[in-house]
Amino acid sequence: MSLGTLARVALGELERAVMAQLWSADAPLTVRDVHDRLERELAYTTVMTVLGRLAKKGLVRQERDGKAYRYAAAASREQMAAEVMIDALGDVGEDRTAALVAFVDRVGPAEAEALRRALDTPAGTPPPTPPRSPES
Amino acid sequence: MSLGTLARVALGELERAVMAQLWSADAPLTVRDVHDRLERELAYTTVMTVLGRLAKKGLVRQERDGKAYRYAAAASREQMAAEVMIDALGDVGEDRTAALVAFVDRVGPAEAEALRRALDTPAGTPPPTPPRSPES
DNA sequence: TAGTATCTACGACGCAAAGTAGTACGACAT
DNA sequence: ATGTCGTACTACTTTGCGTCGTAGATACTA
Repeated sequence: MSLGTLARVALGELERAVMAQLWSADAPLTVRDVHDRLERELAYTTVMTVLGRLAKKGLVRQERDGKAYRYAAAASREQMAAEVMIDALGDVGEDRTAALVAFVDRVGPAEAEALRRALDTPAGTPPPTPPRSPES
Repeated sequence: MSLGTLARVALGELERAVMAQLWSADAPLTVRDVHDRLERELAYTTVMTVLGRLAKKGLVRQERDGKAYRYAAAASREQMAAEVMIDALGDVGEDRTAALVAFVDRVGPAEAEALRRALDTPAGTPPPTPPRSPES
């Protein structure tokens, strides 16, 4: 079913640009914030529409702040990527092994190492990367 | 960039159903074959159109067989899944590690085992799964 | 108080992809 | 000649996304 999910998750150009802004920000942004940070010359309402659509898709959380809204990505970029990967894997019927072999085959050495480490790390261990505030 | 690629690769409902037929067949199929195997009541030409579009996208190979064409998936389901996974991983900027950790965290125990084995298997080793004809 | 600046809520338009199918036309067998 | 079968082309419809405009509520300000 994952490709179907993928289709639903597949974002357009602008939608991805907006997500990128939300991800690179360290706090929820207003429509204006996003609008100002985007390079392109867009109408304010365009950004608003996109943010609204992303919220409807559940990719973005909308929280009231006075008269305006603030928007934040619902999941980290890494989490979303992982989800897409899981979905793709789920698409393969029984033989996930073959898919994983093909995957590992194509992954670079650095990623292979990261994978090894991840596999040897008991689940729930906080990543030793930059200090993150507790994820959702 | 992968989400963009995904968007391009993201298939529609019918397109996926057709791919599923091609994958589950052990030999290239004609339009009529695919048409007959699909549950839904579709016009013959509908299936032909879809197959043509898939061929144009490079997901399906078209080979002449007398006056008709035979169609086969360009890549195995597993290869396509792996590609999608790689793409998703590529979308994450620097910190692929975090994505991989999240991925491994969500993957089941059987898949984790398969991953471990895949990582310990020198690249290029033929999968010990069902005997496959040499892939493209 | 009148005016201006902000926001959100909706509706709209154009374009491209995907679902669906009809028509035209060549090759073949009856 | 007349169906049958297959391809090539064209076309209509729905849906998603990029892009805005307008309307209406609020709030700040001269």
